[in-house]
Amino acid sequence: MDEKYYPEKIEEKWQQHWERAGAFQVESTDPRPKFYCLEMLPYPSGFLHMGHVRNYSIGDALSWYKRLRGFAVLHPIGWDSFGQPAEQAAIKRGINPRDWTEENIAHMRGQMKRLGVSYDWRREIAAHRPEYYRWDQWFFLKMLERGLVYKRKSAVNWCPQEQTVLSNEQSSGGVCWRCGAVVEKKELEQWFIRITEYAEPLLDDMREIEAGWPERVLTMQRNWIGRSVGAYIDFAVRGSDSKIRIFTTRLDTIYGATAVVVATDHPVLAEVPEDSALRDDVARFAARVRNTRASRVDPTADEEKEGLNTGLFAVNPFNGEQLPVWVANYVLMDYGAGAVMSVPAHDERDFEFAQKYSLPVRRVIERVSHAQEEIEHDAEAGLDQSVAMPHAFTDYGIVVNSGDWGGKLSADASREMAAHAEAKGFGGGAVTYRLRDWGISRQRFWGAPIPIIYCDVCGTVPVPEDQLPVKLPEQAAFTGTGESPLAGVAEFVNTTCPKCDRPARRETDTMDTFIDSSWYFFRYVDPRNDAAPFDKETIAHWVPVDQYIGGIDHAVMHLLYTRFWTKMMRDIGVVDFNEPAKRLMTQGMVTNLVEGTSEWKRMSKSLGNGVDPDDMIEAYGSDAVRLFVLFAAPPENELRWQEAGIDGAVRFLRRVYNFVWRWRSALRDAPREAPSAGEDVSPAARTLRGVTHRTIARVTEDFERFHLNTNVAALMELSNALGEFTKRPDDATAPERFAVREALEALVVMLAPFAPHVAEEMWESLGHAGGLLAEGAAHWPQADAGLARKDELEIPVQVNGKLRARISATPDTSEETLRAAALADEKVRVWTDGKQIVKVVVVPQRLVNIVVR
RNA sequence: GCCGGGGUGGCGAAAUGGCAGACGCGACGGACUUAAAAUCCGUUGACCGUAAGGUCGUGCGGGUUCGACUCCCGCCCUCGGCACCA
Repeated sequence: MDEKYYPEKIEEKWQQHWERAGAFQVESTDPRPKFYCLEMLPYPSGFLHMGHVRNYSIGDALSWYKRLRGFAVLHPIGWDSFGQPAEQAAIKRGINPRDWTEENIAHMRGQMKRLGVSYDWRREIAAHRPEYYRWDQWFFLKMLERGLVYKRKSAVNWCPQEQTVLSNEQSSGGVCWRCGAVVEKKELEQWFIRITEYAEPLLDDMREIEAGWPERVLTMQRNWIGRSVGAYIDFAVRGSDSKIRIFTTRLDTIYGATAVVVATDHPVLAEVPEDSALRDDVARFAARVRNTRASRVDPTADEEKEGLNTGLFAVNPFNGEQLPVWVANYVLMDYGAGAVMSVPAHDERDFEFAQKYSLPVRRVIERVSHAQEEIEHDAEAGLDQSVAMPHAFTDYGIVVNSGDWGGKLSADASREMAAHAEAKGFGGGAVTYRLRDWGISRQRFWGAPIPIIYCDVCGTVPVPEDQLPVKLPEQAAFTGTGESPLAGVAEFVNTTCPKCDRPARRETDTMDTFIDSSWYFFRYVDPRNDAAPFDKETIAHWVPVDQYIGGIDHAVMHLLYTRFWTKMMRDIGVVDFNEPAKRLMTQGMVTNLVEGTSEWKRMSKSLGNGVDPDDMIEAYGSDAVRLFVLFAAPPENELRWQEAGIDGAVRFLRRVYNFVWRWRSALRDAPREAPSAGEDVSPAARTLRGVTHRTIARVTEDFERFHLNTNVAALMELSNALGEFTKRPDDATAPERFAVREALEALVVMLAPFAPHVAEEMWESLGHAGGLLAEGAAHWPQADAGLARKDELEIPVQVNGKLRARISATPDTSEETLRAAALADEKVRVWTDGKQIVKVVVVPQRLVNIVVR
């Protein structure tokens, strides 16, 4: 230990020590209880940013804490190394994506090591290496066997900027998740994963993780899945054999239907007679709607409702009424059945549409409190059921003007009408989802090739398992056009059919990179397995992940996919559980002021408000940067970057360090045993021991609650208490030296999760060899409740809820004594004399409240 | 529009229904120094008061309670998600 705190020296020393000692390596044979701590794996962009630093600091703090408490902690890292930017580099600068990626990984690995994150580096994996993506391909084949993958031509989300397909999750809000370009629609042959088969389990199994996942993530997933309970009803088309199927969640309003409205690409439009002028009108209308959609500026805004009467009629099977069939822009082909019954009286959209085109409005639901009267009134008057309404009445209520169903409550009517429809064969209860199947084909080079061969004789043939991996070629022409660069690599494309041995072609699309990240943390557990993606027994030991930490931005992408993937793996028999992670913590963004504005935005190169972690580590040391990042805000909150705050962290570390330096020799011969009951212990030492044990209790409890910022605060308080212990080391008595040693050792160990390097250095100076983690030692201190208890308490005394005095008492002072002391207090009597005492509330060890009148 | 999170000093924040503002940043004053930096000590929610002390104060309005930042009801603002989803 040097006299002064030199972070760069200490940090290098201990990083080397950890590496040599294999301090963070664990095996599944470890007899200690296991803990799997996982941070989201980074994309190797080339540079760590502050968001990464925050993510890894949180995970590292937890990992250290668990290790010090005697857990075998699995804490791995890897690289989400397939994807767009590598290919962009290839297109723009002619660099090979593989070289670009490997260089970036090498640089970022160096940054992580300088940060001193406690990873088991032997388990490092990268998605772009054949040993990894081989198993992506293997899972693809397993899903194909079970009918969970299929190919179809469909309108896909197309990013015009990146010239590739996006999944629904990746084009949420109508813009590309990566570059923000407005997404277009394009017809393509695509491979899909049937994630919709898992809509129910994805919802149901939320029960298992409710306690450990943030409410808002589950809510976002619930919204995304968009479960909706209702009914299908088939309307016969007049003068034709075809039917229009509609989906509704308000079957109770079906007698109020005054039209059937279909989407612009609905098949029934083919029924419009070819010789009629309407046929052209419909086609023109549909084309116009498509064009408007493609060119609109704000893709999320609602368009004005527009429609056209097709001249067709559909028959309401409940009352035989013939309703005009309209086509309109507000009905979407890819939700429900692509057609709705229009009930203007009870649906806002239908109401707006009916107003515009003067369609009749027929009220069939009344508010429960008025319903009886209304029904009788209508019956007496024999009223026309078309009524003027200022707006749609969308509440549930009592069904009226609806034949035999009149007088029933909405819920009952809906249920009974669905049963009726089913009995009669024209419909029935149904559940629909907003969730769509997961389109995984990408017209890109830098991804896992889809293991499929097309043979003119045998058709679509899966690559046999023993021929995996289908490896990416070394080179390709990167043009940035819409077709996969693989299509231009003859030696990749041309192959032979595994079934008939005749010449055949390989699929040239690659997989969505979200497949790689759906199961990477299973691979960490068994990273070199070349017979299977992982060993089932080893997985059972480590997974589910105990704590997962990452950004909120993946709430409906990665986190939904990985939950699906786990269930899929369960169904193909490679794991035995339903959910990948017991607890999830979503960290807040790291923001910085955008120069010349007063706006706090996420750090980014394009805004010029980025802060380079390397610069910070160089200036202050990794320990101080990490400590500050954890102290400045609770982990879930936004963290506004204010560099001045790091000074506070440095000051704190230096104070502790200096204290250890001053005391280290005096502590060498301090007693190992706590002073016995009879020994004469000074008040200062007693006070210090009290603070020490209260701090241990607090920090331990706050770790369990993930309150890392208050933890740091508690350690600062302990350090302040040490500072108030003013006796010089040479003058301190044996019991005092014991108290100081106890406090310092506790402080140093509890500091390790936040500032591991300097903690190791101080631990060594306090006379311990081999490091904090030597031979799996569990050095986390134990709080002694007796010592933590204060000898003397200040009890606040309130009069009518207002603080008027404090009295001192021991923790075991009885209620009666407290009450008497409070009532006798001079300052209290100023407020109680001459008043009637109504009540005295005494909360032992807490407060006294006297109620007077 | 629907769903979810959040509004506490100059700033980041703390507080199992029990002393609001711990801890830190910044600011101000002082010590040390030729000086500055660093370090150390002190002050720092607002208002009134020389002081002792008092009054107000956790987005707004109500309620429950001996007691509410915390629980309940109704609003306002703000951030995020979804959005013509039938």
